[in-house]
Amino acid sequence: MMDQPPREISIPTLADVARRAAVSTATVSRCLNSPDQVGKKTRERVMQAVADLGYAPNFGARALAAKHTNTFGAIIPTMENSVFARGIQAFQEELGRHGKTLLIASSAYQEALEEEQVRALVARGADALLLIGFHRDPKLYEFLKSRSVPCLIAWSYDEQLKQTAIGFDNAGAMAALAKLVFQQGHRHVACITAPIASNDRARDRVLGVQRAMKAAGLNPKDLHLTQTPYGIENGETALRKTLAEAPETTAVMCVNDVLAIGALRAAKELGLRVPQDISITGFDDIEIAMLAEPALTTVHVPHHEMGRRAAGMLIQMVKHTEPVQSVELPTDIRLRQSLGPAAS
Amino acid sequence: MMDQPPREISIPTLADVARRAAVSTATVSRCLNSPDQVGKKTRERVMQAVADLGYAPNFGARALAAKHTNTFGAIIPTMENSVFARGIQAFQEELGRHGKTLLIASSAYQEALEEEQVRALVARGADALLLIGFHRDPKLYEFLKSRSVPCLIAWSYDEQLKQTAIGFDNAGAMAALAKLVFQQGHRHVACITAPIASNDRARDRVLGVQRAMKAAGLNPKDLHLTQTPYGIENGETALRKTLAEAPETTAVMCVNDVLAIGALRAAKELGLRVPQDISITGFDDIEIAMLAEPALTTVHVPHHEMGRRAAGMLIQMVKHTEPVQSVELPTDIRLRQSLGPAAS
DNA sequence: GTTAGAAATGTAAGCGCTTACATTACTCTA
DNA sequence: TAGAGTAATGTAAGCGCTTACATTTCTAAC
Repeated sequence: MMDQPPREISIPTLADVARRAAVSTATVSRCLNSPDQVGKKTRERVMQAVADLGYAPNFGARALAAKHTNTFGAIIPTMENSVFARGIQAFQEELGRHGKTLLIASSAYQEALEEEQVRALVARGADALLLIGFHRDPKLYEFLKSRSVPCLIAWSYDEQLKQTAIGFDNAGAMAALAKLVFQQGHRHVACITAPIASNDRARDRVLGVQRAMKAAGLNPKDLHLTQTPYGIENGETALRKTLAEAPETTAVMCVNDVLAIGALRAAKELGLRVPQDISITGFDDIEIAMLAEPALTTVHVPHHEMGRRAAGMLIQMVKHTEPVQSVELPTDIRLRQSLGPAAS
Repeated sequence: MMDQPPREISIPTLADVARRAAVSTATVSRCLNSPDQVGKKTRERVMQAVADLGYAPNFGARALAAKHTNTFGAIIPTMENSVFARGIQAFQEELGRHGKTLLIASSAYQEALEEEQVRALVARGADALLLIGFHRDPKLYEFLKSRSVPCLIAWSYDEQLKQTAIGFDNAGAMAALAKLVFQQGHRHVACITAPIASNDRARDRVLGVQRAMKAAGLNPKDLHLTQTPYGIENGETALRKTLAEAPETTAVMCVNDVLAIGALRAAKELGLRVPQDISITGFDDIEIAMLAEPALTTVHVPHHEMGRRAAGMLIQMVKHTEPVQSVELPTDIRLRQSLGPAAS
């Protein structure tokens, strides 16, 4: 904090520009922020001075004086999940189109870290926040409210909750997929999931499977569950564990494609044919899903559109005019080779 | 800019905390920034006030007064390329370990946008920048120098250039791979590449192939080149185009795995067996490379390590003590099924 | 040529924080 | 217990910008 060397060359400030253009700092500021309030000749002179000096406004000072930053923040669990990378990319593109800048942070799926980052982004002057999933300490929501920083939840949708959200029906989509699995005659289904304690998307998807079990006349409690962190290798390990604990399993439903790809690989290594010996499904429909051999049956989610529309909603929300409605995006099932009839 | 509604509840400031703890603002500031300079009892009282009020420092004001932000910036071409996502994730983790925050922007491979983002990040007070590849307007480097913002180039390495960098020998690695291709008897090689005009990594990789051609007694000018933007689908199209224009091709070397996966897919669609009818290689060794069928021969690059070490280097660089040396990371070739002997 | 009204510009008061410097309160030593 | 030295705290001057308000300059209708 204290070993900062002095800047060699002093950075031009608004005052420098004003001096060079022989106007007041107020006029320079207006030139930059609302050019039509300034006379044409003056404006040209000022702009020339800006160019000559290579002036760039100091963001901190600007934020301090103006009380808002045109900056939005987003906190995602991890960059390495292409699902978020894709959604955020679209989010950013759309924001850029409206002259907003995006600050991204990733929480590595750790609640405490996310909390810290929310505060950091707010301190940095984020005008609004994009968060993933509902699950978090209510105090955080209060904090945001007290700072009047609007916040949009993405990747989850639940009409019960009052937070504005854009997402899809995780439970419903998974239930629909599970229904197809049961229709293929599977009776011993296992689930490989991300840790459900702090991940409502994963939890809802598991719930979806259980709901479908009930509908199919099975006992939801019989669902074999393996929790594991995100990652292909973890998916591999999880499948091995699942089959060791529940060898009668004929179908494994994974809560995301990455885990499913890992499971697929483990199945191959164990000499099991997919789908003849075991069926495997995913969720998200990332690119690998179609490329895998056999191609993965999964739930397609419109990540890109979600990101794009999230930007629009959040921009509305900072305007504080009429309240913004949550939106539920449709998902659809992509039936591919990794799901087949149960071995008899 | 002007339609900001007033904050409903006023946000606590340093002065509020000071008042509540019955100390001066200086003491509160010290409590937050260098706690050991403050007496124990006072510190506890101040911290209590901070907690009571839910105080969070205003970043803009802090940056304005302190002249540095503990914030680093990174500009990557795209989030959707998992190579960058992985590297940046590691970069961020390491920065976090040192109490630094990361601001990420993506330029969508557009030079003008990148330039804008450099300025935006600097205006935001970034203490240092991570940039990908050397290629950019020299004025930008001057700008950074004039602001004394250190900048590290990643994913490229070239001892000729004076910018500090961490990367690998793109040309050398690709040449090594090409050598193996020629050893398999291939004489008609094509290259599918990202646009080389503004992407020095792609350019160097193509150069590497040509260097190997020379060494193998072939004319580098005979290399068939197809340029295409990033993306699996573009890889598909590019392979079709390549084979239409140069049907004698027996091996296609792609400058990254994503294009190679696309090429692989197109080959399948065209009824070509890989590698019996055509060999295909990639670069990066992303996860799909090993998962593809046939598995992709490619150059393995230590993206994660690069990100991690980049963080360390940049932290050194902002300290302005001794100059930081560029580092070249080793790459190695992963021979897998997509490369085979040339069809006779 | 006036003069009212609009348009352009200037003045100056903060925004919330850090930190050099000044002041006060302690802790020892002899 | 005085005096020196150190630790703890306070004072106040900015950091670079925006913007309400005051002032000046222009436009045009009479």
